[in-house]
Amino acid sequence: MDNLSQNHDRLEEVASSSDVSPRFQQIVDEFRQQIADGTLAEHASLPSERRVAELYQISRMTARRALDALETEGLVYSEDRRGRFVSPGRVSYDVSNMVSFVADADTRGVNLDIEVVRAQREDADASLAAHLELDTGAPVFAYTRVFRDSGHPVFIETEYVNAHRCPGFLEHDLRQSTTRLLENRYDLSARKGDIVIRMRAADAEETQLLRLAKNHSGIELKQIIRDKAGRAFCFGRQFWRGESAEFSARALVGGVDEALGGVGDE
Amino acid sequence: MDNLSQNHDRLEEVASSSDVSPRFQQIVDEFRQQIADGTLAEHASLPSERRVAELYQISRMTARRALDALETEGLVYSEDRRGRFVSPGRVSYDVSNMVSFVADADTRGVNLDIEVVRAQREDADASLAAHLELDTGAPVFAYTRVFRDSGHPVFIETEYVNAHRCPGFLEHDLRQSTTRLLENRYDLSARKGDIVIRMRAADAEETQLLRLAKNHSGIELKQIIRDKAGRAFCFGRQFWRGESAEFSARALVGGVDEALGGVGDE
DNA sequence: AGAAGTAACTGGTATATACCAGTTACGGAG
DNA sequence: CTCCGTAACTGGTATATACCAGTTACTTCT
Repeated sequence: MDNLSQNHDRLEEVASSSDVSPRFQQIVDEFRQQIADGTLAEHASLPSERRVAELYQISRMTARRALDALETEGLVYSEDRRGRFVSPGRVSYDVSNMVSFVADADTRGVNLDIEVVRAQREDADASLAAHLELDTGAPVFAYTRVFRDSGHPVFIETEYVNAHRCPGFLEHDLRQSTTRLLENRYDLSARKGDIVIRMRAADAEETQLLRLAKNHSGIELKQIIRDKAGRAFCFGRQFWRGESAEFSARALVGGVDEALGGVGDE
Repeated sequence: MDNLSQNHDRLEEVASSSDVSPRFQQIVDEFRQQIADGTLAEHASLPSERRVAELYQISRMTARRALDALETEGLVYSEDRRGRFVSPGRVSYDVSNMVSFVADADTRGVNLDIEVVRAQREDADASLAAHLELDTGAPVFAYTRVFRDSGHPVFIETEYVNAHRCPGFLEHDLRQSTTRLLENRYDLSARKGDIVIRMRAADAEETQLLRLAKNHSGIELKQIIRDKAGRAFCFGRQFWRGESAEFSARALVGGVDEALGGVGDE
């Protein structure tokens, strides 16, 4: 009874000052500010849901809404039953310049570690076969890797290479630049790439490996890599934590191919 | 008392079958399926929160969680106090090929309408001046436009053009391709572009104009447009509904500039 | 027929509560 | 000193409830 009337009072108080933003939004704003000005540094832990509720005199569910919002914005990441932490800054990826991401990261001093999640021989399905310009059912090597920066997951990548053109590929250590590997061991040097970037929700595996919250979105980047002759030899699909990356590109009138005078295919 | 014990029973039931996914997730999956197979067509309305709760015998808050998740995924959009609807498919944007987006949309038969939200003369701040290779405080024309496909908002764009190079620019009708306008009236033809793509949360204006949910994320695309001589004359910032677009690009070893033999600047 | 008013919607905000399942820190037993 | 168990955390799921503020559709009055 006492709780109920207190509740009532608070609701009316909010209603009377109707032009202010919702309570949970104010808390989002406060944390956003603290993250922006460095009061909360990268990977610093945020107070728990119950603690936030206590601090701001709100219910736990409202505190949760505020913290969830910060997570949706990408300012914060959570680890299940461990707490919430400030997301680190973005890494930049130049999609127009076909350099090995791994090699480039080394140059920039990014502490990149790679975990091989899966590596196996597969038969290409219709879609993959089309991308790699093979017949459906043709053998490919498929491998999935998680890329982390100082332990923090950044993106997950699955690549498919034409098995006929790189025999024994999976016997190499895949915790390195496959661009280099393909070039040095199989004389397959990347020359051109077709890339598609889109935002979408993570699937179950991506959610787990990138330690994302349920139903979270990120950026998918698909690319087909071609050699000098314009033949596709590798198809890759990356899924990035949305807040962790930015992609730069160069545009030309008429497109890249036309500007080059039709060096490649298509 | 009766409610409480019923509640108790249900919780234990869930706990006993601990390997199943959460109830709200099951409902997300059901709707996702219905959207994928076309049972729910584009722009079709979903049942209300209270209706979903009733249908699936869950509380309204749980129903809300499921529907919110669908919205975060981009499968569904909501209009405040009107209902939730199935999001339309993506439009594709080739960032490597510097064609007018408006002209390209016309070709593809997209029913694009443009609303001019704001158009004014401004003094360039330090950041903008750097992008346009001007002095801080130099005059620019700034205009913001919302692009809609058959009434549904797709992205919002703010462009800044060097005022000295296009006098009287704002007196033209901006509900058309500005690429064409700059080319035909001011002899400023785009030749090269530097582009950055990233995922981020929408700000207040973007949220309102794109009819997004609070704290929703989308894709930001910034580009600097240069003429034949490599001089920047336009800076643009677009914010796309994440689920509404995909961006394609072409990559080359050594990057676009080097492949061209250093035609442009930098 | 048209305007005005209202009742039945819709989603948005907020609280209070309960229990589940992993994680972490601390203290005692060996 | 290490090992192990427990207690005190953490976030995750779910319910029930209340009120607010726009939208929509129907009904009634002019």
